[in-house]
Amino acid sequence: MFEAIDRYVAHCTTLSPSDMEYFHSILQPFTVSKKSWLLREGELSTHEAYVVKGCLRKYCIDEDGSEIILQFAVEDWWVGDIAGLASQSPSRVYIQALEDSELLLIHRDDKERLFERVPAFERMFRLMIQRSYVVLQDRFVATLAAPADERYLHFLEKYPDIVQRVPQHYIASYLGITPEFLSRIRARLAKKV
Amino acid sequence: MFEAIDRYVAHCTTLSPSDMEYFHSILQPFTVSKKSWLLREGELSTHEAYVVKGCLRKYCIDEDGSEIILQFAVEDWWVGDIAGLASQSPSRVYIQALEDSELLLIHRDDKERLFERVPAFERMFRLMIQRSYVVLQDRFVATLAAPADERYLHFLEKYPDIVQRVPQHYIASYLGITPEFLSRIRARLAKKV
DNA sequence: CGTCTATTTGAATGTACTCAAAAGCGGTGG
DNA sequence: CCACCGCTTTTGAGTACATTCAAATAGACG
Repeated sequence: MFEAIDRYVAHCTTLSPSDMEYFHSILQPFTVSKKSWLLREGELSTHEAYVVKGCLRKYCIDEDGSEIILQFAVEDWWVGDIAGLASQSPSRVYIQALEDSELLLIHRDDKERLFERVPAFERMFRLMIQRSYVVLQDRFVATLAAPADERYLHFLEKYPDIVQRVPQHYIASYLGITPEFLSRIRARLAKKV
Repeated sequence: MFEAIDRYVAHCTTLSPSDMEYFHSILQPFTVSKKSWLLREGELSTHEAYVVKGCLRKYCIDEDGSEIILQFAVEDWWVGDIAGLASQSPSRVYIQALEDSELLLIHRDDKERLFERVPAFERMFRLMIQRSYVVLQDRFVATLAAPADERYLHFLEKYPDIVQRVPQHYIASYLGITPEFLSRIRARLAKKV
């Protein structure tokens, strides 16, 4: 159950056995079945989730009703509504399982206590969000600077595993284009090869 | 010199006088004059900067040579190349003063030592980057979902001060559009009123 | 006052979108 | 096991938002 997350933690820090035990004690194993939601817009978010197995998507819905995928989360990723958790305000995002998934949840309050007891975890979560920030910034720049076909090719390179697991229209949404247009891009690329 | 940053810190935590003194001791006052760079692409970034007075922009240059503004930084903001600092790799961004500016620099290594001595600072910087992440995510969603004129109006609301201080084509770049198009948007809006 | 940069305006173009419909694919039940 | 249903992907035609290139105008600074 904890092998994967222990490896994740080990990348940042080395824990004493008792801290390790304490950490495990606040993690709540949780399963979500395909197509069901971990969080919906308007709900109060209380947990962050580490993905042990499976695949989820975090997305929001804009004014004219179309979905924008903010993140795919597969094994060894964290997913959560950072904005909502921080401000304790209703979520503006949905988190939905795209496959039957096994998670480890950590409650906001338990996390705070964990930070006090083991400051190394504050560091770990700082590094985690720092990485998320860098990924998001790269994606943002690419969305402004690169045409959709390049962004698609880049996605294929960076997340070949996700391409296999996720319906194509979700990838279109992640790239910021319509499913129709992604289909055309693929047709063009196929012709070139 | 330190009044503003002390207020910033006080929002997160309360420091003992000796910790406060230590914190001040690692801050390096620094001035940049208008149009000069604090950091350029390819350089190794070693410091983060707190803006005491002035205005800067962080931007990168994409493949076809056009600038993308990632952030404006005015009084009470932090600015730095988070990606480069974390990975100790050459910067892919530029940080340039748009006005003569007064900064307080903190060196990467001093920051690490500060975190060890006063864990509350690790928390402060975690919260800082968390806020940056939320801002960036909102901006990302808006760029995908909202047309340029709405994004401009939203920018006017959110950063009325910056609009006054910064040339218009930089705002266009921040919004992800060309200066010509922003000019047309403004012409349209002026007509409506 | 002249020069340099920023902004505006015009015309042509392109990337990506919308709406509509057809084709493909996968799961489920008879 | 195959037929059907729903969902995903593809294809087509027309359109819109935003870009590019070019030139004119306006502003700022020495």
